[in-house]
Amino acid sequence: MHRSTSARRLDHHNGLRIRDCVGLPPMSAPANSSLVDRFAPSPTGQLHIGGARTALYNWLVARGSGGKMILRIEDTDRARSTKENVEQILDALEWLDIDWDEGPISQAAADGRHREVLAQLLESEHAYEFEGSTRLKVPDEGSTTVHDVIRGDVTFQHENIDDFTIARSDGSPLYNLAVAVDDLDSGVTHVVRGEDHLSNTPRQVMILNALGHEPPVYAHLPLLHGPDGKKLSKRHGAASVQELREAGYVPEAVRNYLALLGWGYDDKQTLFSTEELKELFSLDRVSKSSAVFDEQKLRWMNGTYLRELAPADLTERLEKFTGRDGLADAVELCREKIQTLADFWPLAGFFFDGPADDPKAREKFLDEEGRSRLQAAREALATTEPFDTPSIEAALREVVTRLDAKPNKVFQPIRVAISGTTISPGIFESLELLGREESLARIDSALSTS
RNA sequence: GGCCCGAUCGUCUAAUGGUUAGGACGUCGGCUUUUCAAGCCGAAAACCGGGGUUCGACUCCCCGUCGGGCUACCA
Repeated sequence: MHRSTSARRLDHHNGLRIRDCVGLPPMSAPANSSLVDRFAPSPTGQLHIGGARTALYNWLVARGSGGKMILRIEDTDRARSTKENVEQILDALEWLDIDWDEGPISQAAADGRHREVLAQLLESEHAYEFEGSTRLKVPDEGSTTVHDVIRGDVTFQHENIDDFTIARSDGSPLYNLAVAVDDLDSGVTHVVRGEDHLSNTPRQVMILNALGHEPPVYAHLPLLHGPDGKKLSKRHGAASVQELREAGYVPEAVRNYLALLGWGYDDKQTLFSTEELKELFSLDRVSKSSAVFDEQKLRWMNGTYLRELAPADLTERLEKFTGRDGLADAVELCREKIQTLADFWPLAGFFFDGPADDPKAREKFLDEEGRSRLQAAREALATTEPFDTPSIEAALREVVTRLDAKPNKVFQPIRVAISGTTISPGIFESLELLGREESLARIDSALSTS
């Protein structure tokens, strides 16, 4: 029902010159149109950053190989699987511009099929009933090996695995059974998921074997941690895709950053367009060890993407983010200064909402001395013609020379008068954008109230 | 506790037996400069420890240490 459409809208804005440093021909993944992978989140709320990375890796593997990706919602736990929670996942994927070829499939909807397989397992005596529940028989001896493209072969001795429960006493199928059956029925060839699932994998392999099928290829991704080394969670700041969006990050930067959290290409490239990622990403280069989510680096990366956006595109995103319009001119003045969309308004809000209220700034720069310079600047600005950046700069620099002052002794009082704070875009450009009338009004106001 | 995975600068990573152990973020210093950024230049910063194997180990093996995951009739 909810079929994702072509997800490339944002890519043609991506004019990053990030290919410059690539010297070697890409080792693109071999075309493998028969590859099928899947992203199978359980709907527990907002999409976690770790989940987003898993989705991204699956997507890159599928898109880079000509294969397909299935989106399956693991909703057999009805209590958690609310419609809202499912929407959260879809919403996050859409924002990230990650699409899929099949689904979203409801795991719960396959309940009948799961029960059918359950009966089959009972019939073939691979499973048996125990206190009402159903368990899979695990041999006392021997072992099951999971073939993992990231970790190599991982072998589990059967003596360490008890006969495990595959269905509740009410007959409802449990996770390991449902997953194994769904992957099998969907023709999944590659299971790419978090390392926290590794211990479950031999169980799923045993179910598949009991059904007479070969298991898919596995790839267990290293987990994501917070700066304190603990599993990433809310208390580390932004932990979900939605929070990243609200913090002002753009999807192409998030994709680039997430791709690098647990994967590296070579010793020189850090910035990858999504097209490059599709082409270059490969599971065998995924790191084995857990990675720490570092928002500082994301901020830097986001800033580089923001500066590469076409002005009109940046403006559009900022207008959507702030809910305001008519931002184009202010965006032009701020584009070099912001790292996230959220950085914009604190820097440019004064153009639209009047000066901010920063008593300390006024105290420091609008003292008696500051006001006398401001008065001199005011007089120069009153007759500057035309009232544009070059003329304003010439006029104010003349004031600086005449007063024999340091430039910022003249400029800072003006800045505080018009913006209310000590930080703003270029002062000449800001005055021009504000216009003579508004500029003089704010300066007069500062002169009279200080 | 048991089973399993992992270990290179603070962080993300490169290196697949022979490198002055490379890059990026961050940090520090400088340049630029009207504030803040951005940009440019430069610096400091790592192979967890111990045994092997080898002419030679970050790379291979073993042990230890540390970190992490799993250990439900959750997913």
